[in-house]
Amino acid sequence: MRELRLTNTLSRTKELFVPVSEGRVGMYVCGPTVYGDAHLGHARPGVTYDVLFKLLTHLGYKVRYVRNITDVGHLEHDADEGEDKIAKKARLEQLEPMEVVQAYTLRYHEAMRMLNVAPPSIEPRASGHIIEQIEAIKKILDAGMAYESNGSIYFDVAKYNEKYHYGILSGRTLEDTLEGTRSLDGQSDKRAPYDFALWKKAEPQHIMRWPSPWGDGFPGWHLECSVMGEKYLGREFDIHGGGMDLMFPHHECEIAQNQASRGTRGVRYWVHNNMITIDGKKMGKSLGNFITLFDLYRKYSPMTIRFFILQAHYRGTLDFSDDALAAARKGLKRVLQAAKDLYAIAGVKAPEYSYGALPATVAPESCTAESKEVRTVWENVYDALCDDLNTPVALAAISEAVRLINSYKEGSVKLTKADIDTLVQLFNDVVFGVLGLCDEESSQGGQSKVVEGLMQMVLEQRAAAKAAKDWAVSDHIRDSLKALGIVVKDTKDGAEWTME
RNA sequence: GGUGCGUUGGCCGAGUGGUUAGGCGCAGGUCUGCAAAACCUGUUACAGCGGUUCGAUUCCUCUACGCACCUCCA
Repeated sequence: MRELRLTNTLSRTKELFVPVSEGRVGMYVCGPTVYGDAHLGHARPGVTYDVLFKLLTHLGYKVRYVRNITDVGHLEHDADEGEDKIAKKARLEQLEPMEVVQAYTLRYHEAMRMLNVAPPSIEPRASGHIIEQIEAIKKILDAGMAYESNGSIYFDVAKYNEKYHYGILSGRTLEDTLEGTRSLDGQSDKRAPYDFALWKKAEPQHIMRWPSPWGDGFPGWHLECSVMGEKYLGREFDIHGGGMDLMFPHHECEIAQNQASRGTRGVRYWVHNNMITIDGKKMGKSLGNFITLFDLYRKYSPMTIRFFILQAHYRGTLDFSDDALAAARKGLKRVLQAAKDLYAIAGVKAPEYSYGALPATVAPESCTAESKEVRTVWENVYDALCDDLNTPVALAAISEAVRLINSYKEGSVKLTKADIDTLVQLFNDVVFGVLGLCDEESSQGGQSKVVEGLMQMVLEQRAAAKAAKDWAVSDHIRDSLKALGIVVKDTKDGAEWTME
């Protein structure tokens, strides 16, 4: 099996990936809080961890990928004082909170499906794990690292920090976390500002409530991920992913909860994707500068957005702009056209697009191509992907493959059957598999028979006009089709057409 | 104020102590009735000042600017 390196936020270095149990990977990723439509920012972790999931699978690991849905406990403004995001949306729309949850969960699934993000192996909901969360709180209380205050339970960070390091992930000390924090307003039930809620007492008007040993209430936001991670992946699992903005306090709290409740940090490799920015500023709910995926899909296809995300490394910020998206659209088109040509040259069928499909489970150990250039491309692609998921470098190598295919097509490069076979495999396994690109046009069930027949007829007429050197007619046909969004290209083997 | 990150050519965006990232755009060429596509060529950059080095965009100091987290945010 190929070696994979991942940047572990804990060490801030690239580490060789070694799973807890050989051949298997447990991966947990923080999913969305479903109180609104997913925006472009949500596409980043969606695509990033989809690629990681698919790469691990392709390398031969059996992967269990857990991505949660947060449907309770995520409060506004302040982790422990604001209104529950779901409850607020429900109040505003006069809906039962679970109606909000259901509606936006389905819409999230649709937004991800369009990006060809495969569904996770398990998608647990916070509200479905109240019992487990209560049990975890009991353990933390037993360990003496939490306290009850006015019907709520808080994590005792200072107590925890005596024995462990609170701030190990985000690289700060307990003192650091005090800097710049708001002063206690005296109303808080917390002993210290950095303490966080494990369980919150529900006020009488609060709809989302569950019974507990401490009275009716609801779980704190950070707890769900600790609990569901353990339930489905075990006391200690391999990879935990999420956005960099979740590093502190969310993931820091998770580590503390894990340590206090089960005696281990719980996670070996912490992986964090960076943010998408607009004009250099983070796209997010608070700034209100986000654009929802469904809105974006009206202008740019989901695959364009996927390609755009893949063109940057996941650890860096990625700036959104019309120019950048337009460039991604053209770059993607070039790759997909080459893919079509490649499959035609090889005389094999292009892989059928199917949502949730994973790449071949075992990556080829060595390259069987004969051409040095093809071998280099092949090596570069796998080296890049296994070097901390370097998709931009992998795409650069793919771009070289595209050049080879095009050059072969026009006869300026020679490739053997072994070379072609290697390229086909590379496109199957990596371009369409791991990177998860797909040809949206041809995946829409292809063109109808009627359109195919009509186009054939029209192009025959045009060919006849061309043969008679009647350029007026042939250009008129081409221009008319162009106006309809159909682009005709003359090649030495006759005319080709594509729908824009 | 604390912590951390960044500053690359017209745009997006990789990477490296000395050799082409890649995409998009632009210019020229080949091909073509024309166009499109494709191919070839060109467009050669690494914020500033010092330092280390035979040599730094790449390591170190400082400066400027920007960003993120420290409230919820993927």
